[in-house]
Amino acid sequence: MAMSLIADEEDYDNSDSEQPRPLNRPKPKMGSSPCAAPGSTAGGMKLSSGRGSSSARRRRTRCRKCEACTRKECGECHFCKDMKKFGGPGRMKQSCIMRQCIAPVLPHTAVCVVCGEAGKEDTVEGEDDKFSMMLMECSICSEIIHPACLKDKDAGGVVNDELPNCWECPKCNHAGKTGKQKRGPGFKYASNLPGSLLKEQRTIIKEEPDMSTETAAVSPITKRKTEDDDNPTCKSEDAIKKRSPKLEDNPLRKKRKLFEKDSDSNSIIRKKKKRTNPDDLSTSLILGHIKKEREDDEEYEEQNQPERSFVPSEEEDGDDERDEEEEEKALSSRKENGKVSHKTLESDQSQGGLTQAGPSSTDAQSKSQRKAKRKPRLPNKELSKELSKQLNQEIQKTEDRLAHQNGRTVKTEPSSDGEDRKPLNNGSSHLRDWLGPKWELNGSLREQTPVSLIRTTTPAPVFRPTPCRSPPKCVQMERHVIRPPPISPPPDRLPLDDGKNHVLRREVWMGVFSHLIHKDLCVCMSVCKTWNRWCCDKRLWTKIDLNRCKSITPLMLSGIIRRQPVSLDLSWTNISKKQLSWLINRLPGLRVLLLAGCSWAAVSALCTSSCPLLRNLDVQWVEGLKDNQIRDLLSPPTDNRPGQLDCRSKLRNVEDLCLAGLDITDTSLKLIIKHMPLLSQLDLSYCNHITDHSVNILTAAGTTTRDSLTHINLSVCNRVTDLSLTYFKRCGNICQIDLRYCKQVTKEGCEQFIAEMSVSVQFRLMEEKLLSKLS
DNA sequence: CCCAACGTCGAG
DNA sequence: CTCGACGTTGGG
Repeated sequence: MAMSLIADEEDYDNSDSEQPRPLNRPKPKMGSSPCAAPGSTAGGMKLSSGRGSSSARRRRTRCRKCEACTRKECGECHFCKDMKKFGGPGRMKQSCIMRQCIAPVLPHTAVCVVCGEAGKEDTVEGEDDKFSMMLMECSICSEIIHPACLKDKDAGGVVNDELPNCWECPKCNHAGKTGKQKRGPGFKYASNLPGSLLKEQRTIIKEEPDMSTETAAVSPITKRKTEDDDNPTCKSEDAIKKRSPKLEDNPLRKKRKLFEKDSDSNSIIRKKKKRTNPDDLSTSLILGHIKKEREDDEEYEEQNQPERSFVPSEEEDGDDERDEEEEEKALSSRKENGKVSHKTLESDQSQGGLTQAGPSSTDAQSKSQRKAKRKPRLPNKELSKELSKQLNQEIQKTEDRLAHQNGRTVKTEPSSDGEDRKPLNNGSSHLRDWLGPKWELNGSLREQTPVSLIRTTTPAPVFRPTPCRSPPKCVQMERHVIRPPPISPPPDRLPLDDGKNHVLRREVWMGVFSHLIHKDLCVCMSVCKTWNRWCCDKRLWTKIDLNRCKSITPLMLSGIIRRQPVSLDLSWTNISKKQLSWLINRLPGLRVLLLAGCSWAAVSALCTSSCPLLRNLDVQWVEGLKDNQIRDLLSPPTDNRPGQLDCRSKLRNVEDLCLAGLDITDTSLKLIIKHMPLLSQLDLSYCNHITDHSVNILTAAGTTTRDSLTHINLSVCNRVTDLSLTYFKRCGNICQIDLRYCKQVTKEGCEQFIAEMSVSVQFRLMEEKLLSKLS
């Protein structure tokens, strides 16, 4: 044991267990606990003889390189608001949620428990050599060691891709300790985040109790739950090894089995995980399911065939397509029904939440999926599972990539115990459903043009498809950092089976991918690891359309975050405020946000979230959105704390605003004029309270809108008359005035407008009462 | 030394 | 169970 380690032990002992901790606080909270401080496990170690071989855990620290680390503090999140620099009390001492490190690293002071030296991967060439010389921290015993310093080099370790320099060391692994006991160290991610979104896992645990026994397969939170449950009964050794139940939710998202051989300089070989106990069995079975992230890109068939032998069930490949169809049928019928039973919806979200919690849950996914296959089908659930599975594979692969970027140079065991049992395109069709072209709800109207609307006499009630109100109460947000999408992910060329690379370079492929619609991209993502990486490039996902997707699951949310779209359409969905808030806070580059037909409760998330780049906001037909709500939306931050001096509206950069179908009055328009100086396109169609006076206000001298407005839609505003046209003459940049179906606007009025404007600008009637400037 | 913030506890 | 609080670690 290294001296530093011993010193650590003493330190911890002193602080944690042997001496009363000096406390200012009324309650000696931490002093009473051996697990109080990070790293205090060494204290625990001394307390427990069973932990003799374990090391003090080193607190991890930011990598300082990832996208999150390089961000600035948002100044608006919970933790930022706590910071002294933002005028808060500074008690919480947490990192900005936008800056939660993606890949926290071992501190520079970390050294090998055997040789006492730091990581030396920089001193050697070659991936395997690098691996053997880098420090690896065991997620079970916390020992930090150079793999090269291991005595028994034949023993296998399981690399945890979730964190750099993290594995289950051969000792622990060999002893049959499973990752379920520990989460990876340093995985605090967002643990203090308020408003987590993922409550559903509990539901799923209850619904599918067997999942809680699939230790390696459950999501972090599921696992946490599992472990918590296990805690009282687990053996003392394990209990001691665990620093605390809360620490234990390691999403063992993926395991890579490693084996080192003295005789082989490329010492890591691929080997199946042995099944020594039921746990292992299930683990490996499940691992088999998720093992799509292979080091080598492989043919579609190759991925599927080996795993078939593992399919214990009556499931056959031939069924999959049929199943898929069934699901789609079910899906469409569900859509037609326009509602989903609450229970089903919840289970949908449970599933989503479960999987969203982390790639490891893919295992659970697969399992539950398998299980579900044997049961009468629950289409919605199935759908969600498929979605989850698919997405998690993507996520997993993304994480792989990140792991590699972090210098992990470990070979992957290719799906040791067989691979995913389902054909790869199974499930992608569902992704298609939500990531692809919008779900159409019985051909319902999304059109904003009055042409489709005009046929109804009472547009609003008729047009508003009934989005699922009251989203499941248990919607809980993920507590994990959702990793950003890869940018130009390696490799540069597609590796082929023969060890060579495909002749085409990544950018060529990207050019091809860029022509695919999202559903096809999803299919591509299931082809091989490399394609998966490439296809997750956010350049391919600038626009994500979930219009009319009835149930927004946490899984979808994480999928969105990973793709960092510039444009997001959540119209007519049942997204909740919490979900939307969570999303917005994680999409700093969002420019287009469509929330038509959502509830005001959800849209109100915009009041507290920051989206400084937002250019295009669509809140048409949002129920309950009236003047007061517009005020809330546009009001600048109310606090005057340091760092919050910006008194401008959060929506100050909006250029295109759609307020169709809202009961807003001139009060709202005044606010808009005041707070949206860049507004150029304004849609007020179907706003029955809009009058000539409103137009007068919009075009009055001294208003910004007078000059900024280029497009105005007042169609089906029955209180607007020809008088408005005279007001529009003041607008220097107006290009289009839509007065279609305004009963009080006359053709003559329009013609007069054209005539009078012709001195400076040529307008023409594109349609009756639709005035457009000739370019 | 200071600041940032990890990882944990425990009140509610 | 959630989330505020905070001792202590890690970087500079």
